[in-house]
This record gives sequence, C-alpha cells and structure tokens, in this order.
Amino acid sequence: MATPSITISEAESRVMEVLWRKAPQTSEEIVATLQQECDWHDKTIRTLLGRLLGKGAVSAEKDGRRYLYSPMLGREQWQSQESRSLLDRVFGGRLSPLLAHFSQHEKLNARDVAELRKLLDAIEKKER
Amino acid sequence: MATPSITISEAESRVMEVLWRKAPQTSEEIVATLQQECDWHDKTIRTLLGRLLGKGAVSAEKDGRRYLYSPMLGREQWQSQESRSLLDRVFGGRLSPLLAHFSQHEKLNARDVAELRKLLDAIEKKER
DNA sequence: TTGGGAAAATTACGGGTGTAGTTTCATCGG
DNA sequence: CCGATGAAACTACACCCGTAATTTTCCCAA
Repeated sequence: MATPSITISEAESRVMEVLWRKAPQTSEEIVATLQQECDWHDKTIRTLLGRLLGKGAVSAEKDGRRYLYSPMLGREQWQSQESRSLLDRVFGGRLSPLLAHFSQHEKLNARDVAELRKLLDAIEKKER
Repeated sequence: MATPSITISEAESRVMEVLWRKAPQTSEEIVATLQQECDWHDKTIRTLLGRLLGKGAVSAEKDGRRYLYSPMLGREQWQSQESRSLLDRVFGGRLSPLLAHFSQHEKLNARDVAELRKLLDAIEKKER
C-alpha cells in the first residue's frame, strides 16, 4: 500500500491544519498560531505534535536547537479518509443518500447552489 | 433545545441500526440479529445496549421478565449530526468543498449527477 | 415458596484522547 | 568552557470505547 492509513484525532487535526497552511514551521510558530484559534496550553499543543510525529503524520527536521515540522499526511488524503468513513459508517457507502440528506437538512445559500451547479457542469462536460 | 444532542460511538451505532430497522425488540432479538452481521459476544452487545440506555439513545419498557427496547435517537437525526460534524471538522463547514472533493475523488456516475441536479432545482424553486 | 435460570447491572481492563506537568538535554551567550 | 534556558521527551491522569466476565436480581415453574 502507499500509506498505511494514518489516523489522527480531532485535536491532532487542528495542529495539522496549521501545518497544511504553511510548512515547515517550528513548534513555537505552530503554538503561536494555534493559540489564536484554540484555547490550548502550549504543552498540550506540543504533546499533540509529538503524537503526530509518532504516528508519522508529520516529519521533523533538526534545525539548530529546534525542529522544523512538516506534514506527511496530506490534507486531501485525510479528507478522503474522513469522507469515506462517513459514507461507509452512516450512509451504507452510497453517495446519493448523503447528498439527499444534505439537500433536505442543510441550508444551502444561493452561492452554494451556484457553485454546485458549476461543479456539476464541469463533471458532465468532462464525462462526455 | 429539543434533544441535547446524544452522541453514540461506532459500535453503538451498529446496535441502533438493528433497532432502526425494527422496534421494539428484546435484547435477545437484537443479539440474534447482530451476531449474523458482527462477530460480537452476546455480553458485548448487551453492554452496548446498556450504554445506549444510559445515554438516552434508546428506551426500555418492561415486559414481564425482560425489556423491550426502542430507539429514541432517530436515524435521520444521527445522520444529520454526523454529516454536520464532518462538514465542520474537515471542510470548514462549507458544503462546496465537500462536493468538490467527492467529485474529484469519488466516482460520481451519471445518475448521481442527475439526482444532484434535481435536488438543486428543487432547492431553487423552493427559495424563490 | 423456593430455587433455577435468564436478563440486567456492575465491574474490568487496555488502548486512545484531551489536557497538561515534570524531567532531561543540548545549545547559545557570556 | 560552563551554566542558564528553552525545546523536546517523558510521565500523568481521567474519561471514552471496545470487548467482555462476574454478580445481582427477579420471574416463572414446580
């Protein structure tokens, strides 16, 4: 297999978000960024970083007295995993029920609708 | 609020599935059904039932020497919760990225596309 | 009325997670 | 060259979850 499917927790994904936006970064930068979004202790964030390292979701490259961290798990890959998990767990693996669900229960504003239409057009054009 | 947002685990949801298909049922029936799908010990299944009771996700009505269990948490409600959770956690709360993701990484067949289009039409008509 | 048997309730336990505190280690400044 | 300091590593701990085993309760039959 390509990547043995790394799984990360909710809190860990918040750390990944920071690295997906910009990499590499030192733990200090990551902490500074995250503390503007979350109300987490700096030790907490470093623990999460350590766990991500252990899982192979991020890599660390030594740079003087500190490390530079970069994501190994890609955001797209993670989104795929999570999406497929929802589909399988909750909707029996079929896409239509998911879509039907969203159309009935989620508020779609005009912009969403327009954007979706454009997507559909693109898909159809590609297929024919 | 209506229901204080009951959250159930993956394994618990398998038990709920059985009750969503038919209710009420005794624990014995539930166990019998689940053991054809999962490879779970009967004690395990009863533990899950108990936890669901504790969370208020199912109700129990005494019937002689046993209970009859029924779902309190609705399947649609649970699907909504899970979908919204994915949307918020993974796609920044916006539907288009999710759809874009599926369109790129999941196979949407022509029928899916047609169905989606119909849904969008319905939404737009309802709004104006 | 009592005992057996089944269902329910309680207890168990290891791994993951959220949330840190504490210890060690290496490097930079003096 | 050595100590202070800040990052990294290790330790902590309670709660949830998967997965049961053990104990209690209570109903029905004899």
